[in-house]
Amino acid sequence: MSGNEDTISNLKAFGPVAAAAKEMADVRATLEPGTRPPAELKDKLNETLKELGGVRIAGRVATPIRGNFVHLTDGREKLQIYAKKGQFTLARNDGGADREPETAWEAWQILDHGDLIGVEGYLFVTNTGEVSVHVERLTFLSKALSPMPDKVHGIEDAEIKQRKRYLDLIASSLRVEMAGEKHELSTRETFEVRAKTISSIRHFLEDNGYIEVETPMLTPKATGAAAKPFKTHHNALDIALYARIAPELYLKRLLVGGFEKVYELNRNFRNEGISYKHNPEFTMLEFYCAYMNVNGMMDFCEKLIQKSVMKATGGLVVEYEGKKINFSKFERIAMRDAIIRHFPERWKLQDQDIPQDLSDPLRLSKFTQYVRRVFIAETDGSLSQHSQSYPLAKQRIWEGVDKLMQTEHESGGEIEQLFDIVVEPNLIQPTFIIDYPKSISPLSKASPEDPQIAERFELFINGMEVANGFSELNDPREQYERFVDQAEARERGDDEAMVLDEDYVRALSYGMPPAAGIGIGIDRLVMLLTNKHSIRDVILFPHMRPERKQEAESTEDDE
RNA sequence: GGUCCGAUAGCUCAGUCGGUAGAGCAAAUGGCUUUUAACCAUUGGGUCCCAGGUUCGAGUCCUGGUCGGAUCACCA
Repeated sequence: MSGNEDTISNLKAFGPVAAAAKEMADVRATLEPGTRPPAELKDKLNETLKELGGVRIAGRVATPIRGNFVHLTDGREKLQIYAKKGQFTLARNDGGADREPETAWEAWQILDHGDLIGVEGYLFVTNTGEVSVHVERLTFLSKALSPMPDKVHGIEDAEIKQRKRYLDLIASSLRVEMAGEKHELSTRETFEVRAKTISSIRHFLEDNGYIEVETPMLTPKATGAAAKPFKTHHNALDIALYARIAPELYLKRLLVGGFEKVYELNRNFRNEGISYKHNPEFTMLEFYCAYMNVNGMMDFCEKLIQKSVMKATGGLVVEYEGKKINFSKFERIAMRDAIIRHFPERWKLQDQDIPQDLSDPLRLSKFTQYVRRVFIAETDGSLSQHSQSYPLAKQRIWEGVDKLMQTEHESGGEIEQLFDIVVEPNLIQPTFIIDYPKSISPLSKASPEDPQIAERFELFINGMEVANGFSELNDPREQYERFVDQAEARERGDDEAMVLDEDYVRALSYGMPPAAGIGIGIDRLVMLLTNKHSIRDVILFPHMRPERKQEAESTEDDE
């Protein structure tokens, strides 16, 4: 074996082979079920295939051995092979002369569903019109001791699919589709869409002059985002290290150093909950462009995502959970306007629930908690107890939210909470939310028109945050002050407030060009493109609780 | 962490009122040998997730636990 054998997929895609298969398929489509294609066509195609000469392929036996015919799979595509008693030999493992056809036939008969074999032979079309390989030489490659999964149902148990991804992939390659069945992406195809999405993003960035870099995964400070890190220890240096929660501050150091367009597409780690949209490690694209602002970044982000959607799915409209998501136009709306738009008038609040003084953190917090209760009550159907209250006009909400926006420091978090409750689940079509409160955007430049607003946006699709970008704050003194604010928030018990990075501030003091940057959650984007409802379906080996029995045994053994 | 749902053969699943553990696929043996998921016959295959309890008797009822899924809270 040289590694240069044809793969089944390549062989099937090879011009003359694909053409023959298509010609036969076209004719077969016109036939009554059960009838065979005309022999003249078969003979004609066989002439063509004969001229191609010998083929040499390998793969997994995709169906139980029954008779002379069996399908091989390379994980993506299947190809039928035909072995006739007396017409093929068996290769020996020691490289000696082939075994007799009699022995080869015995070997053929004891092959199992799932075994890996190689065959040499020639292509032909069967009487029923399927392009196949007539085997002249069989090589036994590897044994499958464990039985193969059900060829009709595959593996249905999500836990087994995720824990034994290899088995899930095998199942998806062996699966036989029933006639008339609606085609859903197989596991293999899902990860091919993922790969296409990522490679199209890399191409797009590189075509636009971006250079890919790799910054530290293990960092002395977990900063650049609001999240809890994984902590580890470096023995030789005797220091704590943290798995990075974001590469942002490193990438911006590179802006300082003169990389004007730079990106990193790699893993981030966050020591937080696991859910259908959260995995402890996830893939994030971050890129930065000097001399660009937030608006330019939104334009570019829209094009980038459209391009990758196009490459991965072939269109701009994607069906997700029965909804059509249209990527051809991304709406832009300010956070406060979104809150007003999505705050339905039927949700009534009592006057006493509206704090008069919204700069008082305690009252603010009560206000948002009240709103939360009302919204939760709405979703679980117990709203009636709230519904006879005084009406609160949109104007009143506006005033409340506007006051929130005007209030320094603490209020940003409250507005965001309000936004999360009221707006986020409703953002199904791609929507840029703009004009974020400055206090929750410590790395973002403030708007020249309104000092309380950050030049920041987040992109939401199907109620999920997919991207987060802004005009980068490049004033070292202001950055230092924002870090200090975060440190104060930390003192007050907000353990997700951002950690001060002195060296980053020092880097800024050398002058960072005005720039825009963005982070795009690749896993979530892939979920949307593959119609998967769990992040674990788009990550090959998602994190799961250890299997209890194995854990008990292995920890005993390891100690 | 809260709530709801689930776990039966290698895989997909039935299992009635608490009364001998079932089917299809897969596997083994034989037949067939140009078939299109499933040809014919025969055979083997079970810690019914775990531990208690109720009962003459538990896959089934009760309690606790494990694992998973959905959902809520935190996070991207």
